[in-house]
Amino acid sequence: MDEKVEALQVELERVKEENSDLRLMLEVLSNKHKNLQSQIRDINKESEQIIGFNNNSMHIVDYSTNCKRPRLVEFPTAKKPLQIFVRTNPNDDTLIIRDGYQWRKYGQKVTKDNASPRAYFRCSMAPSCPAKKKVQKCIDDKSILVATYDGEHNHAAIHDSLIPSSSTPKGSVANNINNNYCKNNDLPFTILENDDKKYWPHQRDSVRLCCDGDVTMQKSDHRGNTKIEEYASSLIKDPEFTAALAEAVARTITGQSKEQDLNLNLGLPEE
DNA sequence: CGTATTTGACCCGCGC
DNA sequence: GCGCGGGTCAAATACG
Repeated sequence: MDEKVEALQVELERVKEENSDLRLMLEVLSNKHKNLQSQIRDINKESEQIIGFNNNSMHIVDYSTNCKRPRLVEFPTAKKPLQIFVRTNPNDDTLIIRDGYQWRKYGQKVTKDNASPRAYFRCSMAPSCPAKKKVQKCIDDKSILVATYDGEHNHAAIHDSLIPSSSTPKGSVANNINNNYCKNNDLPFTILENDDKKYWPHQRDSVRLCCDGDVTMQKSDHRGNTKIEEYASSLIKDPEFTAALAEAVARTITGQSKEQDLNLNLGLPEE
Protein backbone atom coordinates (compact mmCIF):
# COMPACT_ATOMS: atom_id res chain seq x y z
CA MET A 1 0.00 0.00 0.00
CA ASP A 2 2.83 2.35 1.01
CA GLU A 3 4.59 1.47 -2.20
CA LYS A 4 1.53 2.45 -4.17
CA VAL A 5 1.27 5.80 -2.38
CA GLU A 6 4.96 6.40 -2.92
CA ALA A 7 4.66 5.61 -6.62
CA LEU A 8 1.73 7.98 -6.92
CA GLN A 9 3.68 10.73 -5.17
CA VAL A 10 6.62 10.22 -7.54
CA GLU A 11 4.25 10.34 -10.47
CA LEU A 12 2.65 13.49 -9.06
CA GLU A 13 6.04 15.17 -8.75
CA ARG A 14 6.90 14.18 -12.28
CA VAL A 15 3.64 15.61 -13.62
CA LYS A 16 4.20 18.81 -11.61
CA GLU A 17 7.65 19.23 -13.15
CA GLU A 18 6.28 18.51 -16.58
CA ASN A 19 3.53 21.03 -16.02
CA SER A 20 6.09 23.60 -14.88
CA ASP A 21 8.21 22.99 -17.99
CA LEU A 22 5.15 23.24 -20.15
CA ARG A 23 4.13 26.56 -18.62
CA LEU A 24 7.63 27.90 -19.22
CA MET A 25 7.58 26.82 -22.82
CA LEU A 26 4.17 28.28 -23.35
CA GLU A 27 5.31 31.53 -21.85
CA VAL A 28 8.20 31.62 -24.32
CA LEU A 29 5.81 30.78 -27.13
CA SER A 30 3.36 33.43 -26.01
CA ASN A 31 6.07 36.09 -25.83
CA LYS A 32 7.34 35.20 -29.26
CA HIS A 33 3.80 35.28 -30.59
CA LYS A 34 3.32 38.79 -29.18
CA ASN A 35 6.67 39.94 -30.58
CA LEU A 36 5.78 38.59 -34.00
CA GLN A 37 2.43 40.33 -33.94
CA SER A 38 3.98 43.66 -33.05
CA GLN A 39 6.56 43.18 -35.80
CA ILE A 40 3.78 42.51 -38.31
CA ARG A 41 1.97 45.65 -37.13
CA ASP A 42 5.16 47.64 -37.63
CA ILE A 43 5.57 46.23 -41.11
CA ASN A 44 1.99 47.10 -42.01
CA LYS A 45 2.48 50.65 -40.77
CA GLU A 46 5.73 50.90 -42.68
CA SER A 47 4.06 49.65 -45.86
CA GLU A 48 1.33 52.26 -45.50
CA GLN A 49 3.92 54.97 -45.18
CA ILE A 50 5.98 53.77 -48.11
CA ILE A 51 3.23 53.04 -50.59
CA GLY A 52 0.23 54.91 -49.28
CA PHE A 53 -3.16 53.28 -49.07
CA ASN A 54 -6.09 54.44 -51.14
CA ASN A 55 -9.00 53.01 -53.03
CA ASN A 56 -6.64 50.78 -54.93
CA SER A 57 -5.83 48.73 -51.86
CA MET A 58 -6.74 45.12 -51.53
CA HIS A 59 -8.26 43.65 -48.40
CA ILE A 60 -7.13 40.29 -47.16
CA VAL A 61 -8.73 38.34 -44.34
CA ASP A 62 -6.35 37.39 -41.57
CA TYR A 63 -7.39 34.71 -39.08
CA SER A 64 -3.99 34.37 -37.49
CA THR A 65 -4.67 36.65 -34.55
CA ASN A 66 -8.21 35.86 -33.59
CA CYS A 67 -10.23 33.04 -34.99
CA LYS A 68 -13.58 34.50 -33.99
CA ARG A 69 -13.09 37.98 -35.36
CA PRO A 70 -10.92 37.84 -38.40
CA ARG A 71 -9.36 41.17 -39.19
CA LEU A 72 -8.91 42.55 -42.63
CA VAL A 73 -5.39 43.33 -43.68
CA GLU A 74 -4.98 45.73 -46.54
CA PHE A 75 -2.47 45.12 -49.28
CA PRO A 76 -2.00 47.59 -52.07
CA THR A 77 -3.04 46.40 -55.48
CA ALA A 78 -1.11 47.16 -58.59
CA LYS A 79 -2.54 48.42 -61.84
CA LYS A 80 -1.28 45.25 -63.45
CA PRO A 81 -2.86 41.87 -62.70
CA LEU A 82 -2.11 40.58 -59.23
CA GLN A 83 -1.44 36.91 -58.65
CA ILE A 84 -2.28 35.27 -55.35
CA PHE A 85 -1.51 31.75 -54.20
CA VAL A 86 -3.72 30.03 -51.68
CA ARG A 87 -3.25 26.64 -50.12
CA THR A 88 -6.45 24.58 -49.91
CA ASN A 89 -7.52 21.01 -49.51
CA PRO A 90 -6.32 19.21 -52.67
CA ASN A 91 -9.59 17.24 -52.72
CA ASP A 92 -11.61 20.44 -52.68
CA ASP A 93 -12.64 21.38 -56.21
CA THR A 94 -14.62 24.50 -55.34
CA LEU A 95 -12.01 27.09 -56.43
CA ILE A 96 -13.34 29.41 -53.74
CA ILE A 97 -11.04 32.01 -52.17
CA ARG A 98 -12.08 34.21 -49.27
CA ASP A 99 -10.55 37.59 -49.97
CA GLY A 100 -13.04 40.01 -48.46
CA TYR A 101 -14.99 40.63 -51.65
CA GLN A 102 -18.15 39.10 -53.01
CA TRP A 103 -17.69 37.33 -56.34
CA ARG A 104 -20.08 35.91 -58.89
CA LYS A 105 -18.88 33.10 -61.08
CA TYR A 106 -19.62 33.67 -64.76
CA GLY A 107 -17.61 31.03 -66.52
CA GLN A 108 -15.33 28.04 -66.36
CA LYS A 109 -12.85 26.75 -68.88
CA VAL A 110 -10.33 23.99 -69.19
CA THR A 111 -7.13 25.53 -70.46
CA LYS A 112 -4.53 23.90 -72.61
CA ASP A 113 -1.63 24.11 -70.19
CA ASN A 114 -3.49 22.93 -67.08
CA ALA A 115 -5.86 19.98 -66.67
CA SER A 116 -7.64 21.73 -63.79
CA PRO A 117 -10.52 23.99 -64.91
CA ARG A 118 -10.12 27.76 -64.62
CA ALA A 119 -13.03 29.62 -63.00
CA TYR A 120 -13.91 33.20 -63.94
CA PHE A 121 -15.37 35.51 -61.30
CA ARG A 122 -16.78 39.04 -61.46
CA CYS A 123 -17.19 41.28 -58.41
CA SER A 124 -20.85 41.34 -57.40
CA MET A 125 -20.58 43.81 -54.52
CA ALA A 126 -21.24 46.75 -56.83
CA PRO A 127 -23.04 46.49 -60.19
CA SER A 128 -20.52 48.71 -61.92
CA CYS A 129 -17.41 47.22 -60.33
CA PRO A 130 -14.97 46.23 -63.08
CA ALA A 131 -12.93 43.88 -60.88
CA LYS A 132 -12.54 40.32 -62.07
CA LYS A 133 -10.51 37.32 -61.06
CA LYS A 134 -9.52 33.96 -62.46
CA VAL A 135 -8.91 31.01 -60.17
CA GLN A 136 -7.16 27.81 -61.17
CA LYS A 137 -5.33 25.07 -59.36
CA CYS A 138 -1.57 25.09 -59.57
CA ILE A 139 -0.38 22.76 -62.29
CA ASP A 140 2.28 21.22 -60.04
CA ASP A 141 0.43 21.15 -56.74
CA LYS A 142 -3.33 20.62 -56.64
CA SER A 143 -3.46 21.97 -53.10
CA ILE A 144 -2.50 25.45 -54.35
CA LEU A 145 -5.02 27.78 -55.93
CA VAL A 146 -3.70 30.49 -58.23
CA ALA A 147 -5.92 33.57 -58.38
CA THR A 148 -5.27 36.30 -60.93
CA TYR A 149 -6.98 39.63 -60.25
CA ASP A 150 -7.87 42.04 -63.05
CA GLY A 151 -9.28 45.53 -62.70
CA GLU A 152 -9.80 47.60 -59.59
CA HIS A 153 -12.69 47.64 -57.17
CA ASN A 154 -14.61 50.92 -57.13
CA HIS A 155 -15.93 50.28 -53.61
CA ALA A 156 -14.73 49.13 -50.21
CA ALA A 157 -14.30 45.53 -49.19
CA ILE A 158 -16.40 43.85 -46.50
CA HIS A 159 -15.20 45.07 -43.14
CA ASP A 160 -15.70 44.08 -39.48
CA SER A 161 -17.64 40.94 -40.10
CA LEU A 162 -16.73 38.38 -42.64
CA ILE A 163 -19.49 37.82 -45.09
CA PRO A 164 -19.09 34.63 -46.99
CA SER A 165 -18.56 34.98 -50.68
CA SER A 166 -21.64 34.67 -52.80
CA SER A 167 -19.73 32.15 -54.80
CA THR A 168 -19.54 30.05 -51.68
CA PRO A 169 -21.48 26.86 -52.12
CA LYS A 170 -24.15 27.08 -49.49
CA GLY A 171 -22.22 28.60 -46.67
CA SER A 172 -19.50 26.00 -46.44
CA VAL A 173 -16.79 28.61 -46.29
CA ALA A 174 -18.23 30.38 -43.31
CA ASN A 175 -18.18 27.16 -41.37
CA ASN A 176 -14.71 26.49 -42.54
CA ILE A 177 -13.33 29.47 -40.68
CA ASN A 178 -14.00 28.11 -37.25
CA ASN A 179 -13.38 24.53 -38.19
CA ASN A 180 -9.92 25.30 -39.41
CA TYR A 181 -8.65 27.74 -36.90
CA CYS A 182 -10.48 27.25 -33.63
CA LYS A 183 -10.69 23.52 -33.30
CA ASN A 184 -7.31 22.65 -34.71
CA ASN A 185 -4.00 23.56 -33.23
CA ASP A 186 -2.41 23.99 -36.60
CA LEU A 187 -0.50 27.10 -37.47
CA PRO A 188 -2.78 29.46 -39.32
CA PHE A 189 -0.60 29.52 -42.36
CA THR A 190 1.95 27.50 -44.19
CA ILE A 191 5.13 29.31 -45.03
CA LEU A 192 6.57 28.33 -48.36
CA GLU A 193 10.17 29.26 -48.69
CA ASN A 194 11.53 31.31 -51.54
CA ASP A 195 13.55 28.49 -53.02
CA ASP A 196 10.51 26.28 -53.23
CA LYS A 197 10.36 26.57 -57.01
CA LYS A 198 8.02 23.67 -57.49
CA TYR A 199 5.01 25.83 -56.68
CA TRP A 200 6.02 28.86 -58.69
CA PRO A 201 8.56 27.83 -61.27
CA HIS A 202 8.16 31.15 -63.09
CA GLN A 203 8.21 33.43 -60.06
CA ARG A 204 11.10 34.80 -58.08
CA ASP A 205 11.79 36.88 -55.01
CA SER A 206 8.26 37.09 -53.74
CA VAL A 207 6.53 36.52 -50.46
CA ARG A 208 4.77 33.20 -50.40
CA LEU A 209 2.69 32.88 -47.29
CA CYS A 210 -0.15 30.53 -47.94
CA CYS A 211 -3.05 30.16 -45.53
CA ASP A 212 -5.25 27.10 -45.72
CA GLY A 213 -8.17 28.40 -47.70
CA ASP A 214 -7.35 32.00 -47.03
CA VAL A 215 -5.55 34.55 -49.01
CA THR A 216 -2.13 35.87 -48.61
CA MET A 217 -0.26 37.53 -51.35
CA GLN A 218 2.30 37.17 -54.03
CA LYS A 219 2.87 40.10 -56.29
CA SER A 220 5.63 41.43 -58.40
CA ASP A 221 5.75 44.80 -56.63
CA HIS A 222 6.47 43.66 -53.11
CA ARG A 223 8.31 46.46 -51.32
CA GLY A 224 8.21 45.75 -47.63
CA ASN A 225 7.05 42.18 -48.03
CA THR A 226 10.55 40.78 -47.95
CA LYS A 227 10.64 41.84 -44.31
CA ILE A 228 7.72 39.57 -43.53
CA GLU A 229 9.58 36.75 -45.14
CA GLU A 230 12.71 37.54 -43.14
CA TYR A 231 10.78 37.46 -39.89
CA ALA A 232 9.00 34.26 -40.79
CA SER A 233 12.21 32.67 -41.92
CA SER A 234 14.08 33.65 -38.76
CA LEU A 235 11.25 32.26 -36.66
CA ILE A 236 11.37 28.95 -38.47
CA LYS A 237 15.10 28.71 -37.99
CA ASP A 238 14.81 29.36 -34.26
CA PRO A 239 15.13 25.86 -32.71
CA GLU A 240 13.77 27.09 -29.39
CA PHE A 241 10.62 28.33 -31.02
CA THR A 242 10.00 25.27 -33.19
CA ALA A 243 10.76 22.85 -30.35
CA ALA A 244 8.49 24.66 -27.92
CA LEU A 245 5.76 24.90 -30.53
CA ALA A 246 5.96 21.24 -31.48
CA GLU A 247 5.96 20.23 -27.83
CA ALA A 248 3.02 22.44 -26.99
CA VAL A 249 0.97 21.21 -29.96
CA ALA A 250 1.74 17.60 -29.13
CA ARG A 251 0.75 18.10 -25.51
CA THR A 252 -2.50 19.82 -26.32
CA ILE A 253 -3.57 16.89 -28.45
CA THR A 254 -3.17 14.54 -25.48
CA GLY A 255 -5.38 16.26 -22.96
CA GLN A 256 -8.28 18.66 -22.61
CA SER A 257 -7.06 20.27 -19.36
CA LYS A 258 -3.69 21.00 -20.87
CA GLU A 259 -5.42 22.53 -23.86
CA GLN A 260 -7.22 24.89 -21.52
CA ASP A 261 -3.88 25.79 -19.96
CA LEU A 262 -2.60 26.53 -23.42
CA ASN A 263 -5.47 28.84 -24.15
CA LEU A 264 -4.94 30.71 -20.90
CA ASN A 265 -1.25 31.15 -21.47
CA LEU A 266 -1.68 32.21 -25.04
CA GLY A 267 -4.51 34.53 -24.14
CA LEU A 268 -6.90 32.65 -26.37
CA PRO A 269 -10.61 32.77 -25.67
CA GLU A 270 -12.07 29.72 -24.01
CA GLU A 271 -14.57 27.74 -26.05
C1' DC B 1 -39.70 33.21 -56.98
C1' DG B 2 -35.28 35.39 -56.82
C1' DT B 3 -30.54 34.63 -57.02
C1' DA B 4 -26.36 32.07 -57.89
C1' DT B 5 -24.05 28.45 -60.53
C1' DT B 6 -23.25 25.53 -64.49
C1' DT B 7 -22.00 24.77 -69.06
C1' DG B 8 -22.24 24.79 -74.04
C1' DA B 9 -22.09 28.32 -77.47
C1' DC B 10 -20.18 32.24 -79.15
C1' DC B 11 -16.75 36.02 -79.80
C1' DC B 12 -12.30 37.73 -80.63
C1' DG B 13 -7.34 38.06 -80.96
C1' DC B 14 -3.34 35.83 -82.54
C1' DG B 15 -0.22 32.96 -85.21
C1' DC B 16 0.44 30.44 -89.31
C1' DG C 1 -8.71 32.58 -94.33
C1' DC C 2 -8.42 29.12 -90.88
C1' DG C 3 -7.71 26.99 -86.58
C1' DC C 4 -6.73 27.43 -81.84
C1' DG C 5 -7.25 29.04 -77.29
C1' DG C 6 -8.78 32.28 -73.82
C1' DG C 7 -12.57 34.96 -72.27
C1' DT C 8 -17.57 36.00 -72.03
C1' DC C 9 -22.52 35.30 -72.68
C1' DA C 10 -26.81 33.46 -71.62
C1' DA C 11 -30.14 29.73 -71.15
C1' DA C 12 -30.82 26.00 -68.15
C1' DT C 13 -30.57 24.39 -63.69
C1' DA C 14 -30.14 24.30 -58.63
C1' DC C 15 -31.17 25.96 -54.30
C1' DG C 16 -33.06 28.50 -50.28
